[in-house]
Amino acid sequence: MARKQGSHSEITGPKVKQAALRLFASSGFAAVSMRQIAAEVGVQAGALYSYTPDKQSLLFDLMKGHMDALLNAWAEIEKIGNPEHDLKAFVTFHMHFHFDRPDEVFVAYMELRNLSPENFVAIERLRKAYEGHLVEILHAGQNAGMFGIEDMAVTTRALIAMLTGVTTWYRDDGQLSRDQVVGIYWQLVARSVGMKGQNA
Amino acid sequence: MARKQGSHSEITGPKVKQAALRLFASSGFAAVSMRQIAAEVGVQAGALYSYTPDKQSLLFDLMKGHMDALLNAWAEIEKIGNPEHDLKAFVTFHMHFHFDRPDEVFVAYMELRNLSPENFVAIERLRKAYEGHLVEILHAGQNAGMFGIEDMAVTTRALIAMLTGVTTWYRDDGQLSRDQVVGIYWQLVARSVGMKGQNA
DNA sequence: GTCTATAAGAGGATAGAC
DNA sequence: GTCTATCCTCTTATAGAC
Repeated sequence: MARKQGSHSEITGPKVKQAALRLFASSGFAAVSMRQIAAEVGVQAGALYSYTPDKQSLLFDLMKGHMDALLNAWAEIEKIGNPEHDLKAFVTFHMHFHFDRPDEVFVAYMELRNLSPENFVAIERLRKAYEGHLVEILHAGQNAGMFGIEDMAVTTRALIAMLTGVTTWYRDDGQLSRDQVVGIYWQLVARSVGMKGQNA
Repeated sequence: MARKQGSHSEITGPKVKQAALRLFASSGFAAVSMRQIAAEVGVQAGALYSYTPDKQSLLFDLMKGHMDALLNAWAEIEKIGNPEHDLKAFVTFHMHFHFDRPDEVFVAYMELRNLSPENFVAIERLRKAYEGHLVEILHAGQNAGMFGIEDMAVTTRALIAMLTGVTTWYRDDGQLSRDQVVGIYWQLVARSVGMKGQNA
């Protein structure tokens, strides 16, 4: 028997976040109303404020959670100190993490300007920290004479943009498997940093 | 003497588009109100409707104009049929076009989901046409044995994402000139498609 | 914890005066 | 072509009942 009133805090909390994520990803933060989120969850709009102080916090928590998860997941990946290996590990990790979270990625990249100034600073700091991990690998490869990179910072941003861009077109029901796509991107990355033996 | 009323159609029309572009780029389509646009132009909100039937048309016209300009500008670029030359021409053209129009680019990439379904289809068609020009160059290079590309479609999207991503960080008052950045990206592209003599 | 009701305002778009 | 005034809807967020 469906009841229209009652306590469901354990399940409603996560449902609010999931609904907000889905709607923000598909329509954009500014275009989504609290009423839409509530309807998606199956409660009235007022009930949302038991789980978030306001709409902005909902966005920030999603983005902060995503960036924290990204940094923590990368910290768990095994690095062996060999730049070629670690670069491949980064590419593989980055792509699989993004394949698994298309909505989070979309929101994290598209809604930066809808963050309050303080929240923006916090997210930007995490984004730069992540970027720093790739910079380190490129530096190590350069110092070891394995890579031939003209500009570390520019190359880092170029590669991340390329890798992240996969989320705009990849679909699981398409012609290529995730692993096939990762293989193609890895070849592009390996060549672009000038790794030996990667030329045509 | 400043007058608060009168006819200014020749100048107000363009000013409305410019104001909408600037505001859409910085705050996002959904977050910008017609009243804000009007304030930026220096008229009352009602006056905007002499220049656009509605807010959606304002967005579509900006995006359509941008894509048309992109395709027309590329059509004007000289190609010599040599894939290496033409690929470099594409990279150089794409980056300079994007450097020159940061707001247009931002809106074109971020506001796709705020287009009405019909308008989305129209813009998507133009985007694919542009992508097609790069696909052609890659195919030509592959057939000539100059490039070693695993997947044309994937590589095309990866390269465009990489090149376009420059707009998210490049600033004219930064340490690198536009030409320097183009040089760095060109090396990345040349290597990634497997051009001979581009290895480290 | 969720409901209903409501406050207080901003949203897109239109009408008619000038 | 632009103004003022307005319609009507939707917005975020809160208050108090259950």
